[in-house]
Amino acid sequence: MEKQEITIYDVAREAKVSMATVSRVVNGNKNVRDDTRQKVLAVIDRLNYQPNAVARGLASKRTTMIGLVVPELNNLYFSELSKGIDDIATMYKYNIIITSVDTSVNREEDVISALLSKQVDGVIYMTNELSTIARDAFTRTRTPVVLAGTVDAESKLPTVNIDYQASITEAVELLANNGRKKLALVVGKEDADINRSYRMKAFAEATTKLGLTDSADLIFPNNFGYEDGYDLYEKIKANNVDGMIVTRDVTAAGLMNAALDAGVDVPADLEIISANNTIISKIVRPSMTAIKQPLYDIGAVSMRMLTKLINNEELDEEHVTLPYSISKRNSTK
Amino acid sequence: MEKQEITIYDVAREAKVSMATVSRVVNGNKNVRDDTRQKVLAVIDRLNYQPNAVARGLASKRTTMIGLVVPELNNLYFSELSKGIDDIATMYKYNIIITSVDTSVNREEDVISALLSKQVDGVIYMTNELSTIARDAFTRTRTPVVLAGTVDAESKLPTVNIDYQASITEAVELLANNGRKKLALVVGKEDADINRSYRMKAFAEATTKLGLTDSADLIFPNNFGYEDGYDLYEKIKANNVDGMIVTRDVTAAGLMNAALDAGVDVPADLEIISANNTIISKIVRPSMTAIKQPLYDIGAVSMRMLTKLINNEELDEEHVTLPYSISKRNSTK
DNA sequence: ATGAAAGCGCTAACAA
DNA sequence: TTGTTAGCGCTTTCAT
Repeated sequence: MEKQEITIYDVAREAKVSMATVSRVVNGNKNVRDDTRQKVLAVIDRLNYQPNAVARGLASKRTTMIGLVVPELNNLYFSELSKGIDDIATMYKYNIIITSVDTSVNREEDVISALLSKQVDGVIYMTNELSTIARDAFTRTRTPVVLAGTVDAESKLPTVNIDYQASITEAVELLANNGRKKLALVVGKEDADINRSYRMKAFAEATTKLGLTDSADLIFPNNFGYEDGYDLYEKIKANNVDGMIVTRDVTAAGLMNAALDAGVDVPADLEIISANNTIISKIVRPSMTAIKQPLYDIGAVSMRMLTKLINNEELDEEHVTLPYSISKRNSTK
Repeated sequence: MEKQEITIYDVAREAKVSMATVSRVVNGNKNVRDDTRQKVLAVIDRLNYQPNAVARGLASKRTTMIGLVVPELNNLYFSELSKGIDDIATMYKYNIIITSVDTSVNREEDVISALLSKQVDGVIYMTNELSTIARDAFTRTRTPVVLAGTVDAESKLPTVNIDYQASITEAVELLANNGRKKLALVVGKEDADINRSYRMKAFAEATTKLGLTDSADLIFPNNFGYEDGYDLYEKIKANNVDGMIVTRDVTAAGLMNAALDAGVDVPADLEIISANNTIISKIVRPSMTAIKQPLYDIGAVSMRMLTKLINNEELDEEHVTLPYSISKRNSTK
């Protein structure tokens, strides 16, 4: 099963130089006479030589690979984040090993240690509030880690986020200003919803502060997909809710469609705000008001931070908070 | 920057055995006495030893990593495929290096050679009709390659697909049976739309065969996102189209919303079929009739095939064609 | 069943 | 500027 035919040794022989010189040429080292460089380059080209990144990784202790941990693959929220990471990673010539922790097949612990054993140069973790397992693993390793869209009060890891609490507070205020009296917060599963507890806390506080005391407890957890949202509407209706904030866009779409199917007028009788502004918010009718997170930027900034950490450069800020906004569309007045 | 503290050598010393024995234990080799195994395992546990996958890869020529090439990251179509791949890969303990070729930043050639230089054990390619560059690279390498959702008439690479031509033909017939007279096909960019030319061919043939000769040329290319679809509606209207097939779901949603905003009755005046049945087809109102591809299965089967190729096992079929269906919803009669 | 030793293909001192 | 020579941490014959 030899995959590697041509090695640095072959090139050296053919070009009548040492391996070291070939290595220098390949790595762009300046200390090579120009005609030597040309000669080596010609041989490399002729033999179609490709350096073996594994051998290189072993010798140099740098793999030019970074690990990316996401909760789900088929979710536009993480896709958008990933795209930001990918673009910057490409710019810096890093490859991305992506691992999801959404299947019961893989335990988070195994996933992380597999990543670390592969000697990735860094890890970007964007799987919700940091689990104990992950926190322990990241504390133990010397591999740099950045948390993207993931708050963790207990660890010192660098983070890139928006102000989740403020965004929920603002959404609550928006609904209250529109005269809504009975609000609800619909969130996802504990292990698959970014910063769920921060949002829940903000919701309870903001509603209480605004005197909507019977809203403070109206938090519906464990809603995942479109169907979950659709089915949940029964309960929303039973509670006479007239305004809600839904963390996941597909769930929000399910709730809205259920309401529409039940003959409810959105936004006249029920206002909805999604906490994730993916394309879905724009596509649905009525289009949905949503908290617009700079997902791409969160990814890009995280990756940029990681490159600095990898190169032992100083970080301007350990914890970056990016601005969010609320895109007002037609599911609110 | 030492990342690896504990090596196999440390374990060997502490357990008073040779490296070879530790290696055997780690790799589950049978030729180890049971008490030796226990002893080694205890030390491994105590020292928290993690084998260095890079060193292992260099020595064994297997990296337990596979490469995945996709055109875009933030597209539910590929997300769903990726999920199928990921689940099977996890099962077989492979990690996935994912690379997109959607940015102008990265040339396909570089992306592929970066992947191969990383000594991945195999590659799954799902970027549309195989480019010349990719075909050449894959012909040259010994690394196994599987094409997922990608037809290529010229190469001998294993593939997993649905019958794209038949699916379009069936969609055309559905619209024709509903009495539609002027059909259109809306496709994406050449390099970002799976098997575009097969679909175009099938569309032209099917419409001609059904006597809808002025539909045969009504193919609108280069439509990418939601806005593209929305803006394209002008032309659709100008051509008096009364039924259309749109390869990308977001584009279909854009077209439909534009039609609705223009006061058109969907499906009474205009019927729409999406060629990608992602969650978006279900969410939009009216919900959209869509060609339902077994995306998850295409991914899973591809990955399973790849594991066989990696292990030099016989393939049952070189070219797998999975069944599709048309999910009838409310954008057709 | 266990150990010794030779690589895997490359980088990085250190010499020259 | 170039070459020599140790490794990097592991797997894998080949002995024993």
